[in-house]
Amino acid sequence: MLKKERQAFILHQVNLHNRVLSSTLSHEINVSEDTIRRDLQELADEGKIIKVHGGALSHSFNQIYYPSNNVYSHNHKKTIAQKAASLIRDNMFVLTGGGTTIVELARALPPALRATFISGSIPAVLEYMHHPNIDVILIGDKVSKNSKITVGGEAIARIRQLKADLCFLGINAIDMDHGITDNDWDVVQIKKAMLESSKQVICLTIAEKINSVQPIQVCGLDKIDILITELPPDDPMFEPYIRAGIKVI
Amino acid sequence: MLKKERQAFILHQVNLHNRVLSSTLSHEINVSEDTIRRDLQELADEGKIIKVHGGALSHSFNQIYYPSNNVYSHNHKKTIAQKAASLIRDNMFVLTGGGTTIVELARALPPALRATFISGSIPAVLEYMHHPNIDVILIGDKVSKNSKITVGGEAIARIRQLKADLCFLGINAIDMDHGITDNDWDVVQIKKAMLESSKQVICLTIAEKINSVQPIQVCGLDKIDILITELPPDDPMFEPYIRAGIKVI
DNA sequence: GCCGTTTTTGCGGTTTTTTGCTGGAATTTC
DNA sequence: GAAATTCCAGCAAAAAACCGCAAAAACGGC
Repeated sequence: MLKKERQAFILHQVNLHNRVLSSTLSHEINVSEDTIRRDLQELADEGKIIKVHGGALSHSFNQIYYPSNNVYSHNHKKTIAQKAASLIRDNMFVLTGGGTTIVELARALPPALRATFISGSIPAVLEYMHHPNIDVILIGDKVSKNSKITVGGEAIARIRQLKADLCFLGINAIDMDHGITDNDWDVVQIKKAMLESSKQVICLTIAEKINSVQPIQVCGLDKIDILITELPPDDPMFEPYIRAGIKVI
Repeated sequence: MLKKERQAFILHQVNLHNRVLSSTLSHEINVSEDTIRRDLQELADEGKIIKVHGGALSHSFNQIYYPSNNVYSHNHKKTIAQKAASLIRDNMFVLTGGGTTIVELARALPPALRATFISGSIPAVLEYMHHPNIDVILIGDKVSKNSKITVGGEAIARIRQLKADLCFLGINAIDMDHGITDNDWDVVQIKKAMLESSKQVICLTIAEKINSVQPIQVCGLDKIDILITELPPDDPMFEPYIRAGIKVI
């Protein structure tokens, strides 16, 4: 087994189970624990996982328990949410993914709005539920503890049956060459299904993530209709995206 | 269990219950009290909790006085949850409904337990998600804002496809003549489906609701295998139920 | 193919971390 | 004030991490 291959396997295991033990991995892959340790160290250096004594934890594991509420980017996300909310009209069917930006969007919805929101994200649904006039449809399947959304074939099959008016996706990375990319296989599958099942695709992200790349592709730029960040749309950063046919707000 | 993981669990417990006892934690996680004490000390050094003699307090608890809203029945539910949790074995498939008692059950699960929980209740799933070794399957459909569970034909169809080992239902009313009864049509449909899809049906309720009736019937007493309340099982109140073949714990 | 270089991997020995335990000090509780 | 807890310091065993080092594998140029 190649080193890269092995590390990819380890990363997948970490993302899947939120935690791995060096001893277990060494046994599973049939290499010495030292090698596993070195792999974990490298992955940790790249920021992919968090190494701890005895094994490693997924990054999101820490997010669950040690929520570091970065006030700075939180305000960014609020302005993004405001812009996004203004696109929604009464009686629309809206498909949304997960992530903190989407939760912020849920909080920013005007109370008078009447619409149907469809999502597999538990934190997002929790917010939609508090809204007086919104119908909420929850997409069921296995819950990914990492991303707190439901993932799997069942969920994808349900999404495929829909044709929503809008689809809001919080994205982790976007650049001119690779389009939207992400780092969790299962989540990518869900996002793919979502953007195929909607008339309009709206991507939300803080500007920091523009022009960055992650290992797995979600879709090319051609699938995106609107891109929303906290910056004004005339920022020179967006020029290539606008030329590629994306509307920036 | 990894050290970080254990500390995360402790922190979660502290934030959840506002206070923890070293002795309880040591028993729950199955490590020595010294280890717990060292963990608490480290978490306190990081400013995450406040360490006190015998255990630790959450930061918020220290500021606020006693916000003990209805501690009385809350404690009842905790003892019910303890009894219920003791029935679950490793690798079981467990179907659960919604309600505060079920949420309490979710919080009472021992951290070492490995099992698969299936539910349509959003608050319950939120709790299951925090558990390190539990797989969570979410039943999707339209979200009922009242009961915070998913209801509808889609959900029922999914539940029908299952055959779980245990089914835990928090119930609103039970009496000898009408069996289990409830007051929300949609929720009743879900509960009916759930108890049909499980090998064993366990009903959880505070004793107060025993011998009360609600407008819509969920099922007769014959469908119930086990009944759990906060009272000891030899309370005379249970005699007719035991005679009807229900095991009371 | 061949040979030198670099990378990767496993191993032995040492160091560090973690954890439980013991005995005595400190603290709470009645 | 006495009994029961809880805390603490230090120790010991086990596990994990670290540090070279050398064998093995992969690579690259010829």
